[in-house]
Amino acid sequence: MKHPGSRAGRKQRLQAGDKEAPSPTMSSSTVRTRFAPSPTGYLHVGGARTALFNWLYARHCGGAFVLRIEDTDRNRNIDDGIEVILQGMQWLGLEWDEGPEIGGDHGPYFQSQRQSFYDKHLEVLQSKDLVYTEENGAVRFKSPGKPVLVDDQVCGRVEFTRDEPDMTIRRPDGSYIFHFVNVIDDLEMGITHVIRGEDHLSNTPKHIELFEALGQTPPTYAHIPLILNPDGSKMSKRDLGASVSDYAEKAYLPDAVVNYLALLGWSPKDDRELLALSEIIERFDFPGINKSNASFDLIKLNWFNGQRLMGLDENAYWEHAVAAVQTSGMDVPEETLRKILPLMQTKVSIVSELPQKIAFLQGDHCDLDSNALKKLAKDDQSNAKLEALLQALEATASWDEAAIDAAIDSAAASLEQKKGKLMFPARVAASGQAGGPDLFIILVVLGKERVVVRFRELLAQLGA
RNA sequence: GACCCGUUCGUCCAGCGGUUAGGACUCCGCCCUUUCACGGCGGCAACACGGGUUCGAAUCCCGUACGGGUCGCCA
Repeated sequence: MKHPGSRAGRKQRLQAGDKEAPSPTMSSSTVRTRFAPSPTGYLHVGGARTALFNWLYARHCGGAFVLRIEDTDRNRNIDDGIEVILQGMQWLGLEWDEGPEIGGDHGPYFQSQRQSFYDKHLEVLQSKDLVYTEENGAVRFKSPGKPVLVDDQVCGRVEFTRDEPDMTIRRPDGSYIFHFVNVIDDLEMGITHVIRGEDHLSNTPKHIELFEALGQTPPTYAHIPLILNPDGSKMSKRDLGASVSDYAEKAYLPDAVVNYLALLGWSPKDDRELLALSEIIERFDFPGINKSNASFDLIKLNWFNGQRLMGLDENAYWEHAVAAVQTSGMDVPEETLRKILPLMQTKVSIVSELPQKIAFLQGDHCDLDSNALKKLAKDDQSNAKLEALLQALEATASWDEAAIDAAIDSAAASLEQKKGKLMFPARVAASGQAGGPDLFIILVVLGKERVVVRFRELLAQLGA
């Protein structure tokens, strides 16, 4: 598969100073960060969070965020793998200033197309006698073997002794190894700040050795904590919520996901959590990043989503909600949705919960929730209430909110009960559920006939 | 195994030598409310352990334990 975009238009989004950016001596102070995923066919939340932090830092500094695809033909590359990554990034709103589809002055942005850069720098190392070739043709880098200090923006100063075997940088078939291409690309692309997962901290000495062997100053490093499963295990592909595309499919709001992800390992240091993107950008910086791994909590993400949902204006919410109902294939008239959906804005945290919650609007009958039934059973007056309600409702000539209200009032009066005490049984009878939209609207929307049928069915079920 | 990083309520995040250890999610209770929610108020719940240093440690140092990571001709 040919990679699209790398030859695409050179959209220059950056201001002065950028043109010289390849100079690794960093004469320019423009911050340049990058996210460098492999096209594995899905965007992991951990990767998304890494991308987010890079993006945030670039935006915070007014620098550039580069997207580079590490597709050095591996078995891990799959068809459409790149598309999924790009879509995930776009969905989250992490727009890149240079990279696939938009190009830039430091391309190509696919490692598979950068062989000449690697060859060039290998020659430099060869000329300095810093590499050697084994019998089979593999090339190794001669480690100086001296201790290397990593001055990490998150982990602090970490010293490594260097007694590992010399790393291989090129295979016998001429292809290059990760550590080498990663360093060369960062160098050639003028990356000033490498923000990546903590799993790379131990690799960093190798990278620093390479930069120094090439006579270059290494970038600034910041190794961020990892995201783990709730049980503390490493989050992998199949784990719940591991893939960004899941969130898009379940109709989460990107803002909510971004807000949640930003707070996983980073803190603005006050007690606020619901933050606008602009606020996050403004406050994001290395001192706010903590060092310990975090575990992913879907429940809390849902809360963030619920908060964002409530913050949506009428129209935005409606479009979002109705789309979720439509994709579910429900058969409910729009007129009904117009009445019901707005009432659900504060009652769901994700719009994809909607279809299940309003399923009772479909058909003549409804499923009875077992918890609702249990609550009903606790009240020995449930039957009497339902019967009184049924009688009053049946006797109603017109069918609107006022009439229904009056009917419930009269039923309450006949039993000498407060109206509120009758509303729960009525709700269960009509919708089968303990919670939901406003009772009066439910009854209006359902229509008298279905309501009567459902009341009778519940009464029968209760063995009245 | 060697090396590296980490360890505050179940979870996320504050705290950076003196606090009744704070906020958020979850859960529970109360209030508001004709119902359901929203909202408000309150509650349960934590400094891994052992030594130091100090008048005084969640905060600094050293161990131990536990968790994670890296040691590839994967990225």
